[in-house]
Amino acid sequence: MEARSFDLPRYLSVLPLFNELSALELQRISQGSQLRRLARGDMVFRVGQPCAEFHVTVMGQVKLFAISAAGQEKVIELVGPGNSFAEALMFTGRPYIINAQALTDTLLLTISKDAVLTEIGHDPNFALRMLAGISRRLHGLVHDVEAYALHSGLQRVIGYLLRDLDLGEHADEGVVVVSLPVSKATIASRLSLTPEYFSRVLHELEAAGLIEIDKRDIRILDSRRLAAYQPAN
Amino acid sequence: MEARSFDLPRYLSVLPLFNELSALELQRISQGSQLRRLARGDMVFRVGQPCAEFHVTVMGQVKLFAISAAGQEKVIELVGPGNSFAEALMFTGRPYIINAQALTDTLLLTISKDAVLTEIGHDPNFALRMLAGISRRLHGLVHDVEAYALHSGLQRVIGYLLRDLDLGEHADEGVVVVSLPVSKATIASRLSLTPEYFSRVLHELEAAGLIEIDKRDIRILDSRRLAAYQPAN
DNA sequence: GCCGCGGATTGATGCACATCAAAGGGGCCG
DNA sequence: CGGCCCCTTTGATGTGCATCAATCCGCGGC
Repeated sequence: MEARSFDLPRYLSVLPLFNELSALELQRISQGSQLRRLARGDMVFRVGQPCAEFHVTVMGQVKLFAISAAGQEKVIELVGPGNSFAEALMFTGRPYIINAQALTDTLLLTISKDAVLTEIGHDPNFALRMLAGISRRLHGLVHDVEAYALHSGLQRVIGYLLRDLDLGEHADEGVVVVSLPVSKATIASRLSLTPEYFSRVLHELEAAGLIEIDKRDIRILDSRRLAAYQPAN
Repeated sequence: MEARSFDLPRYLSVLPLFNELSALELQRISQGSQLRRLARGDMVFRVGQPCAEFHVTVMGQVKLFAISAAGQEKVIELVGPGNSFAEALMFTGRPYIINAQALTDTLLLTISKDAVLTEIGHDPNFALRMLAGISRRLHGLVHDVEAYALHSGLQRVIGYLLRDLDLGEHADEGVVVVSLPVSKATIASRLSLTPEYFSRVLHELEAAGLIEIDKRDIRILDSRRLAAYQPAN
């Protein structure tokens, strides 16, 4: 498991962003990439640092967060395996505006801005995939802003639990288990709640017979009823 | 002032996004563009409609907003002259996720997705400018999320009033006037406040001798002191 | 001049959530 | 097996902001 022995082009080719590139192109991108091992708690970057690359989480969890003048922290995004972050920073030419920190031991792929710019120059389709990726992120943020402004804390928790269930016509797959990827306090911050209130909401849902809480595993007993839930009084 | 007589290429060339294109390229883009006149209250697009273009406000004001199940409205962005919107939608291939409505009589430039895709295929630098534009928007949203989560309503109002003042070393330009581009209720929604509370905050700042309110003109008497303001108790 | 109307203000009250404080696990190390 | 630490839970209390309800103001129409 030596970092230097990793096959970078192979790693890259698995990512949606790069999966249509030729071997030669992957080779070129690899030149500008590096694999980094981070221990839990290590910072990936901090507000104000110059930005000349973007990152992909290969293994582990990374949190993107802001800190207020008073020292309070707000988690903006959690990034798990296979997902990239900080692409948008590259294209504005400005320093990082948020912080990124590894929440667990993490394997990170860091790809230089130069390699990306070169590839955009060679391949318009690559530029389009880059645009699509950043656009999706922007939509996610718009969705978050909507949720913060228009949904109650309880609704945001329910939305989080159901986020990747489709709730299609026949979503009666019985019980589904959602595993929280990080601590409850971190999820709470992601949802703009305090840990205390997040806990209370979760236990209210459990008391209502909608979920069961087992450490970081949340068993969703009836997703349909959960989606429609509103407190008794 | 007939719409059909407008010189589209000239209009386009004024925009940062297009200002380095050749006459031929401007001509091409113009083919896929149209100028639209909207009366106050007209919808530009609605949630769920397919998206095959993006838009530039030439004159007037457009609001981008979401609506909750309960009918409550949240203004996500206000778009004034010279600014574009909905570029990101184009690249995801999904329907509109928010609504856009003209707040005043508005002149709108609508540019087709096809024209943009063609131009990206021809000119990597155009793709880069597109990326930079979307990235800036994304940063704006990150900034908003930070503000909603970490700043009080009063701080958000102050932040809004000071948003385009630089507050550099010598920002003592005496009095500065900020003109609200739209109604106070709309600004309030943009800041995630009720009109009532927005009004109270504004009048608290006036009582503290920091600003003067004259209809939609807010005279900032001392920007430095305003930036540092916190309520007495 | 007066009416009507949309936007703004002002006051009284209520609630969703934060804050403060303390206690309860569970896992790991010695 | 015992102690410590981190995460979580639970309870009591506080508050920033929303809500509800008038009233007010400026402006255009007739």
